[in-house]
Amino acid sequence: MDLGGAKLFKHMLDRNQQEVVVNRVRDVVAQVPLFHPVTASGRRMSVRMTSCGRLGWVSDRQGYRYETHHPNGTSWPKIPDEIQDVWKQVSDCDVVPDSCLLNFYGEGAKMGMHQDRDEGDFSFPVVSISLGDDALFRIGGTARGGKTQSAWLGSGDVLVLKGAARLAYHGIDRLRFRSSDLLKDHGRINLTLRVVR
DNA sequence: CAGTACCA
DNA sequence: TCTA
Repeated sequence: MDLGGAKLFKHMLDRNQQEVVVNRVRDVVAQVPLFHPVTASGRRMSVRMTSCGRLGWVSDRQGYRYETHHPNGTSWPKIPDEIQDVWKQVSDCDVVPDSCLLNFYGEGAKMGMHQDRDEGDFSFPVVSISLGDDALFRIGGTARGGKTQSAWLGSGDVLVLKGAARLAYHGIDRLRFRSSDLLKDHGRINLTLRVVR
């Protein structure tokens, strides 16, 4: 499925694969707890996040950037093999991802329209894995204010932002909370793999 | 502006 | 859905 240049692979992970990845995510979160990032303007984001890999994405009053450590000083755990396998399957490049951002969407959480532009080389794709509740994804062009397309992302779906879509504005408008029983307390996990350099 | 309140 |  093509979404303004973004490629959506529906049902790429089966239920068993999803459960394995969720268990790996639990291992990561046990080491580097989820936190509510704060934007540069001082607002708390509704999603909670943490990271694994060489670098993790961090936001606070200082701005957006990649860091080698969790805000609590712990270094990020390695990216689990089962997650890196998804990158290998869809990224179409031999480079290993530097970062896996782990976003958790609870009831009512959303993500405003934004570009992923904190990386040093936009020729590498961004690979996104959805787990748990369905989420309404929206993507536009490389400038704000243009036409957008929407699609529901379900558990096990994989989205690839590359080429013209690599710098496209995108976001999550809302969840269908409790639409999936993958996670005990519902909600959505989104994993995004990136080469940061 | 990885935000949200507010209005047409 | 758009504006600020």
